[in-house]
Amino acid sequence: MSRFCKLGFLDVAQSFFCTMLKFGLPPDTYTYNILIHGLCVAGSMEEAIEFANDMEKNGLGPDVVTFNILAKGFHLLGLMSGAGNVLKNMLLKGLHPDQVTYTILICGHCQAGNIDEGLKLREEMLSLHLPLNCISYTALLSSLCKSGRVVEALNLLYEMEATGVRPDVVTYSILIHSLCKQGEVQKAIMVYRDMISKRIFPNSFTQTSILLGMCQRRTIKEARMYFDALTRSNSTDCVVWYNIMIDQYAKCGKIGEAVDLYKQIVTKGITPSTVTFNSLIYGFCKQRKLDEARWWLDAMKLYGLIPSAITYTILMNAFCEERNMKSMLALFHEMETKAVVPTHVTYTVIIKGLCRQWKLQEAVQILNDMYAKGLRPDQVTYNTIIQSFCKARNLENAFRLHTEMLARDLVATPVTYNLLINGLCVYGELTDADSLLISLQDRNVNLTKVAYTTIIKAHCAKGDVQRAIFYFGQMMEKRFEISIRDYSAVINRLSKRSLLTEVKFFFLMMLCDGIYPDHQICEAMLNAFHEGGDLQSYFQLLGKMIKFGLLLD
DNA sequence: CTAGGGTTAG
Repeated sequence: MSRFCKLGFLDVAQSFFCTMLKFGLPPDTYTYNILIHGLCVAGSMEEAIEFANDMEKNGLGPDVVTFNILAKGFHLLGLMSGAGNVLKNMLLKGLHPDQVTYTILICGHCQAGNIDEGLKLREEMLSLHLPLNCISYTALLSSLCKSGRVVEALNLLYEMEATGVRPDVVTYSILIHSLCKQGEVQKAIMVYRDMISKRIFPNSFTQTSILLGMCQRRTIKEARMYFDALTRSNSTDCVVWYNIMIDQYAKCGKIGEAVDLYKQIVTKGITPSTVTFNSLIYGFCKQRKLDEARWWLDAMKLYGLIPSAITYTILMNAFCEERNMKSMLALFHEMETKAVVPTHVTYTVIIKGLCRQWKLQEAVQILNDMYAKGLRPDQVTYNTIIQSFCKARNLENAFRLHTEMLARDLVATPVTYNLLINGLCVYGELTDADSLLISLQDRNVNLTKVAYTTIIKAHCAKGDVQRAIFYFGQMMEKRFEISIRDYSAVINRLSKRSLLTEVKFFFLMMLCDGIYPDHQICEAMLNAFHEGGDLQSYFQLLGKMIKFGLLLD
């Protein structure tokens, strides 16, 4: 019966079960649990609960495992309130939830994005003297990592060590992976060494994380060396390693290398996956070889692989970039006929295409359709339309969309604010841009350097140098890395307006900052000094240029 | 029979 359940033949399992009853063979709790598990996995919660109730009629109480199975069933359906009720029912029946029960609940809440609820359950376990085991810890740690809270994840690792819970290869692999993803390859290597010193040996998951880390921080050549070592020493090659390498080559434009690796996959008899093809298709799109990209989409079908929503979206985006709406929409319709369900990214690409044609109302219509289809637009979706409304000088609608995204519980990104500030600077009132930036600062909203450079440029162009200097100071205070491009943007604009004192001020600041001028920035200043009749400064600068070796022509 | 992990798109 267990086998029937696993194979998905639930009806067979059920009739088998009824036959047992008929022949007076009372099923035991174990048998019930197998059937209930099968039903839960298939999403038939109502039937599963019916069988659980039925157990009592046969004089069998559901046990902790039964309840755990039910809790997991609710969790799989995303019904965490149902899972919480299971816990309450257990307590009513006088059963004690165990580590598995709590781990299921922790996973459920964390995957629903409610990590703090998961952490609360950890507290609850500790207060019940139910110690967390390696799996419960790892579940929490994994969710913390996924949402970027790696420091807290590391603290959990220390807590495990302090309480004598031995982390295993899964725990370490997750940590190494997310440290690499954050670019902290050095720390990842430390954790890796720690793992080895405890005689826990890396498996293919750990090695995948290391390979990703090499791609992140090292050169592609070093990553390739590690990859070659991996594939040399492992008899069973992991297709994910090839996928990562192919993706790296595709992203940096080395599509020839990517195809070579694909050929290696085939000659070694490894089965490529959808991801393999997606990355290859991305690589051809990036080289603007859309015919070839399309050819690979058809080629994957020969392996019995069905192009996914991601496959189609990659190609659709490429057509969108080429401003070929017709081919983009043709692909979208092909998805429909092949019953490939578009994601929110697919619709975002369509919205981008519509925006490029200035069909902004249609873009907003698609946005609304997404909600009707049960898809959640994200920040990129909104940013795309907001940018176009700004460009169309329709700031009212741009801000309306910003309000809408907040009302939909989306946290606006720094990009959102850069777009709005730029919109106000270029197409609206500069004073409104000032108030927006100030109010964002007051509310401690996360901003990037671009917000500052945008408003600084605007004030320079309008000649309000005092304000430009004020924001420049703030930008430095916030410890943003200021580049020569940022100085150039200011100095060029001030030069154009012949604000010579201010030009000299920023130039001196730049030199103090340890940034060397380039030829272009000096030319702009020379022109300004010349036209403004400030010959002293003109010759002083010429002298500096000779010193810096910028007067070679 | 119940709990945790990797790669791709805007």
